[in-house]
Amino acid sequence: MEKYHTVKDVAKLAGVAPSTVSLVMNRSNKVSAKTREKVRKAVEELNYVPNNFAVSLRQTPCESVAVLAPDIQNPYYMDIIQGIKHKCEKTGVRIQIVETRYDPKIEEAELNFLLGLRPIGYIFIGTTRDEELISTLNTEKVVFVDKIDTTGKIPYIIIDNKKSIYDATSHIINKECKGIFYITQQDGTKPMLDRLEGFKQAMEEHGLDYQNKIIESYECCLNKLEAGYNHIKSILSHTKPDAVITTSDLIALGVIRGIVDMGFRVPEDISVTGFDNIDYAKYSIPTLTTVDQPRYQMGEIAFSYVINKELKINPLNNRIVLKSDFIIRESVRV
Amino acid sequence: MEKYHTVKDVAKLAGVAPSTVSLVMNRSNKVSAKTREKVRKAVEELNYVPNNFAVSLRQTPCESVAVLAPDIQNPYYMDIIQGIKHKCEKTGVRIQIVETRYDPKIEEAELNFLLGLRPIGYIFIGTTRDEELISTLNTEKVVFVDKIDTTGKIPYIIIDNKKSIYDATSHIINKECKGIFYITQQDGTKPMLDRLEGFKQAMEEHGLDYQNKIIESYECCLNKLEAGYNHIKSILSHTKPDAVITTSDLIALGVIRGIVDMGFRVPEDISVTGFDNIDYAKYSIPTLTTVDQPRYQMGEIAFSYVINKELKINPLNNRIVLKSDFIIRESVRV
DNA sequence: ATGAAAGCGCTAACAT
DNA sequence: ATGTTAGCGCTTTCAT
Repeated sequence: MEKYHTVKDVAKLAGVAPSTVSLVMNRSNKVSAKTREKVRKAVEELNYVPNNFAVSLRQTPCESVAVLAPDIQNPYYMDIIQGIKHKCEKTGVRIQIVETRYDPKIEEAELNFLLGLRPIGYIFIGTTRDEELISTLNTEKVVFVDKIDTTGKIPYIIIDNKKSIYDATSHIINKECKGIFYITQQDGTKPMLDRLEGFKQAMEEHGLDYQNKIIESYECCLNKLEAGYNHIKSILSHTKPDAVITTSDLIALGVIRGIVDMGFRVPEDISVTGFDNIDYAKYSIPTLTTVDQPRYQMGEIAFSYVINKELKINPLNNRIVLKSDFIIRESVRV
Repeated sequence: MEKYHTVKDVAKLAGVAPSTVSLVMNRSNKVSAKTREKVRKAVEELNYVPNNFAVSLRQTPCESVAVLAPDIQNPYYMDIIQGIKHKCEKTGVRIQIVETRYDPKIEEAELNFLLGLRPIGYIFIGTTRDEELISTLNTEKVVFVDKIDTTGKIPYIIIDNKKSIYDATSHIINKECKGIFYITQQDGTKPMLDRLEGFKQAMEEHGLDYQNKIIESYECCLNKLEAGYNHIKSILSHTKPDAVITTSDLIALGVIRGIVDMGFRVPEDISVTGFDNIDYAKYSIPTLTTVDQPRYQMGEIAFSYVINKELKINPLNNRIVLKSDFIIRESVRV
């Protein structure tokens, strides 16, 4: 493996001082056209690219934003990240994305890696469970997305999860569906608890029973399609629900396939709702009734708060609640 | 913004030398239990995390693999990346992922960023057009995935794209479909040209006409669902194909929705095939007939070649062609 | 077992 | 306009 070239190599080849090379690389207008050309030639000849670690070490804090998400294969999280990314590109800030796969061990390791990068801000999306880890951070530079802060120090961007599911459930109930199952990922986060509460409340208010109708599943964290598929098949082997409410579009898509495979129709026999409103939700067959989370916007706002020190959230009310629409499409009976 | 702590801070607080702190952080067995404890306490108290840039600067080459992909929102690319990631985790190598969005400008900038990271290897997935850029790399450390090297220097991992589409098309033709449309992303890569050739050859061999039946679309690069949807609607506004062959599962899913929205059925009226076999392909309605690319495996193999210097590909035949199965599901007429 | 000192590659401050 | 020098934070000899 050959050695990489350094400023010194370039400087020597061009017959100038290392600092001149640096000037050419960074603010070439400070250098005479002639020297600039010499240096350019040397850079070209050696294929010189500055060592990023040396550069970043010298000019801390480096302009980067750290993003931690549970599962970047899930389009929901990826859409939020694209929102952040878009803002990053506009402002010339780099983005460093890491994935925890809902594993606290990985989460800790990855957070440590991010800390070592000295980013100007941290955006935690979703699941991060370990509050202690976060307590080690300078909280001025942290924002949560789809995650609640219990310490009152960290701003978070969220939708009203309880109300979203409450509304969805109420809608379903009003469509004469009484036997309603609920399938959710068991990731231990507050938003998921809130959603569950919303479901229970709607059911209770209509005097409906939800005993044995709630499935909280670990499998629904990372293998949503498959888990949704398997859960509904297992349900259908002993009973036929009128509707299934899920907490993810991907779970819903797996559920729909399972229903069809068991010989039923969606929504004629069974209504299904998703959550998130991923891009595909309006293309699926049937199109998916779901709760829209403004994913892209969540990412953009998160970025603004992490970058912009002026944007302070009231410490007594340190959250931004975004509007989440219940979008009625074909997968629910009319 | 508070300053980050350094080794010196920790050393001072613990009453030891910086080098001792370093020892504790890296090979704590070299240090007496007592000092180790003192240092641990100081680290804890200051929430000290080493500056990654300083560490990496000191101990080059840092163990990381650079991955460049056109679109990490596309599950096809993300699956390949997960294959790489899996191997990275096993070997303790970091992965640095960047996205080009099919934009040569971004590609160049991101490649430069990656170069500055001094990774032990580079994996280029998909679209990278600029051969010149790559010529600046030490080719021993580069592998292509789903991309062909014309210089003969760089190993690449690929499926037989021409044959894959040839087989798919032939299958469709044999099912009595004669009016066959072809919708593909126009990303200017060799694999896409190969696929198109495969399509043409199959059509020609059966004496079928493909004039005005081939849609090469830029929109199909980044907005596959929407582009597929729009293209088929536009086709259906003037003619009704027997079948549509696409070069991406996402395009196919958009096409299917478009067909249904125009009042036709898949596959009864129109057969549709995808490409890649993304996870969702076996859950969609109808399930998707498609060409399976062993995405995860492609990522794993790429990693092995980039890391393992012993794994040399014959310079006269520097490619690994993986098996790609044509998977027949519901979206094609039987 | 621990400390002192050098240096990774770069840039910024200062000098010319 | 360009060169000299110092030092970012860390690890690694080399002493002790």
